[in-house]
Amino acid sequence: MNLKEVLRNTIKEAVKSTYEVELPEVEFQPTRKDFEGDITVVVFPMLRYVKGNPVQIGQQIGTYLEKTVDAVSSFNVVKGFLNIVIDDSFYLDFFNGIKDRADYGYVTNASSEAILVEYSSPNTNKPLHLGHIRNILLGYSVAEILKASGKKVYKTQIVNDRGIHICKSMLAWQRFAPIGNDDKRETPNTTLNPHLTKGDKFVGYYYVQYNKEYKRQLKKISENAQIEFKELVEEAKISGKWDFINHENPNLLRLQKAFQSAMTEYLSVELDMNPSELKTKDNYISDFTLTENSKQDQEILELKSRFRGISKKFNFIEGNIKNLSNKEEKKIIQICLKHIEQVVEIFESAKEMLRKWEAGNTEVVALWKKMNQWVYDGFDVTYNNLGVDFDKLYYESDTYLLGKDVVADGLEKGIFYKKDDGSVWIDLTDEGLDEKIVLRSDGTAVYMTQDIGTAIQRAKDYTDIGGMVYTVGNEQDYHFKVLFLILKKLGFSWADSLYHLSYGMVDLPSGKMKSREGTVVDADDLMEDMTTTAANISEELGKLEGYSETEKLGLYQMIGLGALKYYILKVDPKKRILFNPEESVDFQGNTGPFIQYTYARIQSILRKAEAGEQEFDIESLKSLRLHEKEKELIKQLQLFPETIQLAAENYSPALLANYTYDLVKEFNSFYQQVSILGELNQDKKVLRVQLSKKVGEVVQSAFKLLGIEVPDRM
RNA sequence: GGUGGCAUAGCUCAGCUGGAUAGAGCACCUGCCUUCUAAGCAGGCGGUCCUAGGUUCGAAUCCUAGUGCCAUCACCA
Repeated sequence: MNLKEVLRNTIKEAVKSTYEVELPEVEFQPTRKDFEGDITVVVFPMLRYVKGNPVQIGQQIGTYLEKTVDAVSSFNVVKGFLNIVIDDSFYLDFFNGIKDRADYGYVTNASSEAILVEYSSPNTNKPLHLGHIRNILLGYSVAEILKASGKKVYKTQIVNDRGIHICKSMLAWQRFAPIGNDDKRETPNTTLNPHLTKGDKFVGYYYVQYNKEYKRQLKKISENAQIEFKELVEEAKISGKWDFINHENPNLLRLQKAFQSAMTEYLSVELDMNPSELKTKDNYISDFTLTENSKQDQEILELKSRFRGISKKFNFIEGNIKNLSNKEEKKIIQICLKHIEQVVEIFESAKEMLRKWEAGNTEVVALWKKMNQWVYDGFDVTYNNLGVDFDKLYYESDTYLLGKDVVADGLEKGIFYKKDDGSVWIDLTDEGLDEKIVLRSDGTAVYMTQDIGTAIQRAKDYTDIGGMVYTVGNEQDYHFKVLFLILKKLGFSWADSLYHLSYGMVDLPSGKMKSREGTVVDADDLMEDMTTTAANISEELGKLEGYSETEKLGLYQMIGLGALKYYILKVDPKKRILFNPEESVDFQGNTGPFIQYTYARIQSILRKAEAGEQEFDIESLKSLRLHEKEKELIKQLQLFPETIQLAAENYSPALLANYTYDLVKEFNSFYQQVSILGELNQDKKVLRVQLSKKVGEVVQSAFKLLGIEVPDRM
């Protein structure tokens, strides 16, 4: 039984004996620094059950505790706060009990039910960036924390290896990759571009090439269309016939069609009508037939003119969408872009390639395998540098067809329903959500179908699964709400323990990161920058004499990564992070390197301490007073196990990061105010050495859960 | 427009289930390396906890309304 429980029971006893009432709960808090004491009991909540003066009640309880509980040495009451002073011997006993436990804080007997933690889950058409880094660090850390809290954990990801995105890279490579002396197109191994030898960078480069070509074609269509339009006008002037609405110019037709469908989409969203409904309004196509008396017709007219006005701004030149301040303009231009994409040749070709892939075309599949493998080789390097791993990988190409049977099954059970066009939906309006599609009318799977299938597959693969954690950005909150509800309705036992580890976006000062617009912070580059910064600072301080160059490099990486990881993990997951690459991550104050530094300091002391300084005589120490800083340190150490549990319950590495910072801050204060090796009393000296050692161990344990290593020197 | 999230010092963030005078770091100012690593320590400056109501012994924390920012509401993934 820990001290809090003893106190709680005794306080209830005290109240019962003096006031004859049963207290349901006792509220504790750490005593504030400006009052004497270690633990404070708040008397106010008791007033609901005990009538009287809070100060008097506090006095009575305090007296009772002082008499009954050995660990309580004295107390004082300020207003409604009963401050209890705990005897030094209690802290000494406590420390003596944990000092040799290497796994202090961890719960080691794993529960029988396992939790599966999914994180990273990238697309395979481009390299990892800062956004992925947050995802990966969070997922990895939460997995480690859950493990330490006594859960069995499987780490996994689902690799998004199929779809139009990878086909775009494949197509661009086929078209644009230079051919070498061996008569073959360049590969990451043969490329002459030093930036592309890493496979994911290589494939990402061709994704960019695709987009360049796409924009080129778009621009050309636009220019041609303008010329052709002028020609039509000239012709009309001569012939006098202005009805070229019905011309047959293919370029113009394609564009018109695209804008027309863009407008339809815009109107249907704005008016909350579905497109077919909109089309049945016979007045939809031409303004002339609108009645103008109907309110809705007027609204349509207004929206149409707004759409036309804004879509004129669409100039096809390198998307500056993000610079548009007007929300509506941005929306309309985006819809236009989406529809116009459909009429560009290279997009058609990419879609064709995807069709071939789905049909199992051997050539396409071989290319797909080859390019994905390049990406995986590249990802492995990044994962390795980040120091994270996975127990099992799932590939979307294996799982995207899963789930259809489940949908069919659910349809039979009446959980889903079929619309006239054959698409399958679930009605979640009772839960306050909308209707959601789970199968397209052509019978193909949507994202949701696949996620249902994958979840079930995982539960089959790991029969001991009791829950799953999905590390995915908060932009998908709605998706997971729906997914979990569906799985619950399907009646799976583990469906109650699904958790969406939803985190805020990483924003740059310039706004959101967009890979298509090239405003991303590359993961590899970032790690390298951090290492360089660490190296510069280290060299300036020059404390590493005797280290070889490789040792130094390893240390710089450790510190640079420590800075980056801590910087990201110390923030509450659900909050967004503003990352300013210009100002780079700090190495002082509440940072990873500061904590690593303290660890190195401790190791330095331990190296200097003599071999015999392992055991102290606890009884003789009890006759001496603990230094205030020693006591504070022990108190902070005491919190470690519950902090791990709290971090696990909340899926929040930030709680652990902040705990570690507090511990280390307390230690540095102790270190600078109290002499450790210079202490004359042998027992005290050993106690301080042991205390330092334990702090070092806890720092190391805590940082391990954050995926951060600690150095012996720095 | 509907739904969800966020809003705390100039900046970046803590603040556990409501508790004492709201805390750190960075930046700025003042001290401290002849003794265990100064990536440190000690101190100073800095607050309308977005706004307005409410709940109660007590609200940064809970409730309601409003404001601002972000996300989401596709037979996209």
